[in-house]
Amino acid sequence: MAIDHTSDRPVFAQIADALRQRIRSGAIAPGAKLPSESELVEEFGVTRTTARRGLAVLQQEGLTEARRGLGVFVRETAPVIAVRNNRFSRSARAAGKGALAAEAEALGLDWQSEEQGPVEIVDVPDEIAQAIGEPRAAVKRRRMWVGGVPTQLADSYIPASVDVEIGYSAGLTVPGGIYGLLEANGHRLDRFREELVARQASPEEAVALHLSNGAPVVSLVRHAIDEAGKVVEYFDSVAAADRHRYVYEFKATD
Amino acid sequence: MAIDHTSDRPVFAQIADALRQRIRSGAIAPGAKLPSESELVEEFGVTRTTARRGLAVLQQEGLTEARRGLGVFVRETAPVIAVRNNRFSRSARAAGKGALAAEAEALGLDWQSEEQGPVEIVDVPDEIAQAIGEPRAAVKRRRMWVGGVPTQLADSYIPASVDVEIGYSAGLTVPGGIYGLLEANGHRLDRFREELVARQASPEEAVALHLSNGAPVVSLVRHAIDEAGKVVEYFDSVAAADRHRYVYEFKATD
DNA sequence: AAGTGGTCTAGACCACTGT
DNA sequence: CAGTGGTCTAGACCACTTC
Repeated sequence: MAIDHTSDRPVFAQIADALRQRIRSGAIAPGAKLPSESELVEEFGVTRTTARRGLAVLQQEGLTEARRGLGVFVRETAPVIAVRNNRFSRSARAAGKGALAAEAEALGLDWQSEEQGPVEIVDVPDEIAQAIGEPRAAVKRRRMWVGGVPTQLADSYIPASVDVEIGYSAGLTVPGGIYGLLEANGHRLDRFREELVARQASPEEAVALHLSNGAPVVSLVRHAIDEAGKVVEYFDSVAAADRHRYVYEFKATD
Repeated sequence: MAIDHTSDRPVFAQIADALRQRIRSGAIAPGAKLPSESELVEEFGVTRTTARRGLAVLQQEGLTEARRGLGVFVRETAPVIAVRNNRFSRSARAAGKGALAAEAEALGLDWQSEEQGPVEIVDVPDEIAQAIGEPRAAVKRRRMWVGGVPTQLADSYIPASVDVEIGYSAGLTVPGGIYGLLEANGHRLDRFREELVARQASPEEAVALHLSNGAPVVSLVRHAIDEAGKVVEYFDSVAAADRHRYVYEFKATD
């Protein structure tokens, strides 16, 4: 696995290729340590700077993780939470468990919702105002943890006119969560609309979710719509991509 | 916007912060050129290496794009194709247009499917074999282009037993595409299951989709299931994340 | 030819981890 | 303390783009 100096491919890329191949083949297993920088310097006959650039490529690809004072290690694959489109059924609500909680428990992991302060009534951005048809909403911001790791940021907006009816910001709760509370107050849910976009984490999101800069996240926006056609909840989550998969089942239609 | 050398924050990160702020505020608009490396050297009082590292951060975040001999530019946001879960309705098929084609035309973009060779009958990986309940399948591999840009890789697997019935690998076609062909041969479709995972592009995918290394992609796996409960198509696509959004609408259920 | 970004070397100093 | 990764400087050579 020597460097081909006649090749057009940059040296650092060849080093990354060689190491990537060792990882993919299992020669360096998940959790195992890669050669140290000085070992790479010897092996490939380059300066430490160039060896580091090779390592940086793998880190950027999310394959490895550097630990100061210890070395560079192959990333362990994280447990992946399934998010399913049948998670909002009334029977699931009646069982009392949130969808995320149930999924986490099925994987043998503990679960936690960290509220980022009290429910506030705020002026919402245009995009949300358009969706809910009014300019103000009660918003609850949370950070979800599963297995001791932050997995997603979740903001829930309830239109102000609905909030006064159901007492959300006043702190009223029922076992079925926000959707239970809505249905208990005459807003029977008719349908949901979810829109998913994957993108790279902003620096702020990366910090909040303990991700490396530019790691992929999934942004999910949900509209919960009642039988009167009103959007009674606008839900916005940003989830670490490598900890979530999204499953949708739907019927063939005419 | 000078560098704070007393801060813990590395100099290159401070440079990235300053430039990111200019981009977010619109001071440097999409498509506009950032200061050249030598200008950054002057402005921030660092070496070119450090200035480059600052630029590298933004590039990794997907905010900018370097063009050799020209400069570094703020990325223009790409047109985003909506992928909808009602795209497989029979009425849409009757209209003769594929879902992607219709979406592209709505955006005023041209569309193209580039086949990566003939339909082949192959032994499939375990995961697919398990899904379709047999070890062999006819596979068609495509690369889709929209607006002159590759947008996704799409592999379609038809179980071998179904293939012989409907003549897929033999080249038979009907206006409604593969789903039309299936339904014309007694495999009336009952439901679909789609699973989405976002992750970073592999180097091979990055090349095929003209993405920078480690850019996010969305991997979508679809099972098309007929009324007998048989998976009659296993579809696997890898799409450039910044060119797609996925929209699912579904009813509240009991 | 001048200006741009891309790669690489050589060496310094620092911060963190484990012994 | 030795070994690890993290940051930064200084300067060289190269490839590409425009004039």
